[in-house]
Amino acid sequence: VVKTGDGNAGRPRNERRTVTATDVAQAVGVSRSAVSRAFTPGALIADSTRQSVHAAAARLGYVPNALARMLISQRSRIVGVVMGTLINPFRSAVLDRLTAELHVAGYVPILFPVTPDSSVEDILPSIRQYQPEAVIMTGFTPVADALARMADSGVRVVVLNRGCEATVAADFISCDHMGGAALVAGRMLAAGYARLAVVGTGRGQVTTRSREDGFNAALRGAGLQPVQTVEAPLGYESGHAAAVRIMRDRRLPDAVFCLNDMTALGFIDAARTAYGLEPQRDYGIAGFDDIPMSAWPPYRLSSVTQPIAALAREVVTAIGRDGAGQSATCLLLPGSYVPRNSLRGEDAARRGAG
Amino acid sequence: VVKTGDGNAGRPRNERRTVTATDVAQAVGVSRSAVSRAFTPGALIADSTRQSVHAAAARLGYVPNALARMLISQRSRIVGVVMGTLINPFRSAVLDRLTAELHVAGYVPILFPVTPDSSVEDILPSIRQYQPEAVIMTGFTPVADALARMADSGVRVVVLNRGCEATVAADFISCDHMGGAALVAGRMLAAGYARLAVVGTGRGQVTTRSREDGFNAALRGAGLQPVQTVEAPLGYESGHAAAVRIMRDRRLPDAVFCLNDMTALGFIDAARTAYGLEPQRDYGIAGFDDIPMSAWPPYRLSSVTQPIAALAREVVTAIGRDGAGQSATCLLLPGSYVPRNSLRGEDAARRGAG
DNA sequence: TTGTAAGCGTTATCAA
DNA sequence: TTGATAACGCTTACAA
Repeated sequence: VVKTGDGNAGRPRNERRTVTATDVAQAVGVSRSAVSRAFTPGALIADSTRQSVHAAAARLGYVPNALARMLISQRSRIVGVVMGTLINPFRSAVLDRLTAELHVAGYVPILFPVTPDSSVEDILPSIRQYQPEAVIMTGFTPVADALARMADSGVRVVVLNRGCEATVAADFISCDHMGGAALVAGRMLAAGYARLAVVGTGRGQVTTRSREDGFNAALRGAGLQPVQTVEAPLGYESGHAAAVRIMRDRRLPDAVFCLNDMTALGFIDAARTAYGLEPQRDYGIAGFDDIPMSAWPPYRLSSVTQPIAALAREVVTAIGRDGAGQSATCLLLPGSYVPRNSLRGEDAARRGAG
Repeated sequence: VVKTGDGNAGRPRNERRTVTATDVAQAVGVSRSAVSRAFTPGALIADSTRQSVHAAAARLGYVPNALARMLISQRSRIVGVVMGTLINPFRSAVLDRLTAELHVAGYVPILFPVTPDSSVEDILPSIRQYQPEAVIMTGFTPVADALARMADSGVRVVVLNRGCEATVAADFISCDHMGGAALVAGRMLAAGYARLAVVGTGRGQVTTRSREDGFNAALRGAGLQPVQTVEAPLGYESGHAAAVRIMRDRRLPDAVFCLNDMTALGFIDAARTAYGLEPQRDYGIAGFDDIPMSAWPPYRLSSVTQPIAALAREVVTAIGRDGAGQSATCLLLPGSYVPRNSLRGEDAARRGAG
């Protein structure tokens, strides 16, 4: 029996009627199921049928309605990407890889921005409405409680670069921030620096804390501890301000570990502009993230590269893996230290262009 | 009659059954319609009913299924965002504003990355499957033909910062690149530069071409033309290479207009590193986009700010406006010249931090 | 290999 | 103000 509706209910009158599978079926003279099968990879259908259906579809401008498909098949292929602001180039790089990776895996990312004033609590329920197969959280600090509720509702939750909460049934995938920071500490110590400072400390993000912890732990291993610690949110402006604050102090450090590159860049600029201090020559400095700008000549900042591509790949793998979301999973991918010219003794060849 | 299905068809057995409106209705002792109304703002429903429905929904963990809602109501609130890579900080800034703005307007952005190897042609049909109310194209050069087909299928198309194709029924919203570039030319001329070069020319993007055209036109108005033109894709590396190429030439320019900031930054670094040339002191330079890095002390690059927030706002306004998508619409928002310290005579006060 | 028919979870319509 | 009922456009047993 052919549906009676005109397929145009509630639609602005100037829009053309939606072309449905039924239309194509009629045009070709087959059943609606045949049309469906023609668009289902690997379905049992005669080649000739598929071809004529495709031809008619192209002619009529038919495209399967993904919404209806999701509804009936109970598979949305939708992945909610909940993320903080993109001001930090590292964040954009992650989003870039992530969307690319999701796409090749056949997922559709839908974006939910987390701004300072829109709490995650508020957006999670609205995300659930879209029946995502998974939700990726990154670039902001998720509230454990919200995570748990999300996971409880049967949605797979993957947390990228936000530590590991063993109590929540989610996949936590992260760069090994502690290890990376330990690498930095090791290099600083090896280079003979002894009066070390840390910039960017604070209650902030888990990642940040891990870096600080890793750095301090490595120092402790050598019987040391930071001579100075500047509490501040991460970012260029913060680094700038931190430099000023540090220089005012009497107990000057001989090397500083900025908890991310943007902060380090701000630090370098302030130290140079206001005090004529050059990295490497006058003090050691290192960052974390290895953003493109760190390689630029005015900075040549040594840093820790996060394996962005691998992280992104692991995230979509985690989404695809079944049986997941049942218990907490943690995956730590190592970062690698990139020596440039911001620590004593380093002498990275200048590449032609940044 | 209550539906007979268990609401769990085809679902992995370990996932809990989906909670539907019917469940809530039963729990409260009202009809499914009542539940629907309880979640429809402005619907005709008794306050007491709404409250008990909400209470039951919260208890059972019910969230309306947006997919089903879209299907029946013929309004998806989905906006396809088709965009190129985010390597350029300007792009991320745009995406940031755009998603935020879409969100407050009640739209849901779904992201379609355009990579060099995935042509737009291929992704547009797959976008249509999701029944978007509109598609925003930005950060890549859309094929006019693909645009037209999209618009033809009844989807509103908004093109951000990609010129204006009067033949396509789409909304073109863009910064006034010609005007902005003319501003740059004017400043350079006023500063007494006469031997001007342009870097970043090429068949590339419409935006880029507009900038070049605007610059050249302004020069022509003064009876001049560029003494040199470097054809190159935009980007840091390109700017770097361009500097080297320009310096090799005998007819050296006294000022160069890089078609975007990233390119200018690369140029500055190369000129300084390889030739000891300082912007402003030894040559004039300006860019376009005003990315955050341009304000950093090593660069202090004069540039043209694009009104990102306004552009984003106009885009979602265009989406919401009805009757649109019927004919081509063009909107040009002016950019503004930001003098810093890269042209002779400029003396921007150094802000404390970047 | 194809067609029939039963849903998926919601909202729109109409009558009560 | 509420409830029954018919779509929305599709996939998928099951039967042919």
